[in-house]
Amino acid sequence: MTTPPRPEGYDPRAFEPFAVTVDLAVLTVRAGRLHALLVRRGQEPYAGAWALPGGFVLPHESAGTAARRELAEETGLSGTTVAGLHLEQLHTYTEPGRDPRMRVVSVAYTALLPDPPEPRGGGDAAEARWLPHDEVPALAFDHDRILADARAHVGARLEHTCLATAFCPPEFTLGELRQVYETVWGVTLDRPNFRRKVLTTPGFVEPVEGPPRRTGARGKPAALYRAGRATALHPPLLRPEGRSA
Amino acid sequence: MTTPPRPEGYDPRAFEPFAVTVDLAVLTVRAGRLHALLVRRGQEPYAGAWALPGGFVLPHESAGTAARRELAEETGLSGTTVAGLHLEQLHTYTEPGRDPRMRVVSVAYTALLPDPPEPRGGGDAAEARWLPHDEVPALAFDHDRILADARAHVGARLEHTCLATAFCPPEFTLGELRQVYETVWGVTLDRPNFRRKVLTTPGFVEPVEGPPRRTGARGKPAALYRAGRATALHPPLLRPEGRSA
DNA sequence: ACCTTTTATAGTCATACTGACTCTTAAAGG
DNA sequence: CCTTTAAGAGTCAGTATGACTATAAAAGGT
Repeated sequence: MTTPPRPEGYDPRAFEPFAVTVDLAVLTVRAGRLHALLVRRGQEPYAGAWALPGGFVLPHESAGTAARRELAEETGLSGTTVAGLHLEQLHTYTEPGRDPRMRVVSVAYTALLPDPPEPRGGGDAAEARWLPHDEVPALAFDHDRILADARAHVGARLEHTCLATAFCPPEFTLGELRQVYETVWGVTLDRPNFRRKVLTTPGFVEPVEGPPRRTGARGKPAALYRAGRATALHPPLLRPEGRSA
Repeated sequence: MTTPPRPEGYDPRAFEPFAVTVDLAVLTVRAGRLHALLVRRGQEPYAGAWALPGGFVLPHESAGTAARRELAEETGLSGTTVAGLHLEQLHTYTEPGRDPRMRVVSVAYTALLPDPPEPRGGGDAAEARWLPHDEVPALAFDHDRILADARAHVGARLEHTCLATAFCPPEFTLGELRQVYETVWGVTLDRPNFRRKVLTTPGFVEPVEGPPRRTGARGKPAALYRAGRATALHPPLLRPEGRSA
């Protein structure tokens, strides 16, 4: 916060109160397609419409804490699982009128999950589901824009960070990792070149000892890797053709 | 905003109200040093301490609008000048207890100015000044952290965007542009290589016709350029040695 | 007028990184 | 045993960059 001292009076109660909420753009890669976690609203306004999960920030918690709490409630993931997830503050949406009922400021977060279970629907009565990103209908409030911003943000972050591993299970193949990039960016990458880039970046992934996973899939079985200690990519892994941020 | 429908009751007034403010990390390059715009607080808490300029978001305005309004008030720049400035939302700070008086959520912005006039002190009684970034004392609230985040953010943005021109006047030399990078990153760059990179990036800068500026400075007079139409840098201009975001 | 200092601008060269390829290996399925 | 599929190894050329050298054009002092 803060205000420069303001002779006319520093009295927050003189202002109409603001509500503060968090909205979550929770993304996952499932079957080679980008999916977003959405909930169906049960109340006006936008009753029956899909929306991003989210909720009020409680008086004693930070927005980040609220985001993790809401995420756990919506997905049914355990608290310890949610505690380890990568959550990133995206943007704060403050337009007056974005909620017809009152003045609401929303702090949006992105979260990335490896292919997760169907959400339990949370404690809320409303339906919660993963929807393929390109089949998402018009959402309530300004959530279309938030989801679009989240996708752009994640796409840009993939270029400069090791974030892609957050979409993968603890042990994964380079093919799975490559599919994360291909799915989020909507492109196809050259397999050998991708492999070379990932393996020559120190700390991006580290090999897992032991036999490859038996999948019953067609070709030569792929070696397993887990995420390394690096968080940034130098030099970056730029998308082809691509404009970035 | 939004909340999933919540049987226990959707009544924002049931919660303690939040105040919403904006804080501004306004940076400039002056005499080869990075400076930040700071104001001195006149009231408790932190009376007499330096803080970032900022203030309440009014009921009818967005946070971005509030940030521009506060910036105009603090710097004395004209409304049209401020309207053209590059303002970027940085992060939103929501920790309970960050303001001892009440629950305050603050949306922080970064703004970049070409070497500006001394601030007028604004409508507020408090003193306002540019302080060299490395001489900034401990600030009120969590403003130390905000300013540090702002500097890190701007440094990272310089690598991937044409943002550096926002620190320069409408017409500038490549030496001035290079000094922006050197100042923000705290490094020295090879002059010919910097020149090559900037000039071969389409749309970064465009030459200004006419004679060079007569400065009375020592060496060969430098050609003038203005900002081009590009906003992103491909490939990026990575800082030497450098870890980035 | 001359020489020195300073900064802009032009070029060179080796290396790193990337994109586009080809080729081999190891599995599954008929 | 042959085909299909995907992993993994390797080649080659073009681009971008870092390090460096050389020239040009100004100011200041002697």
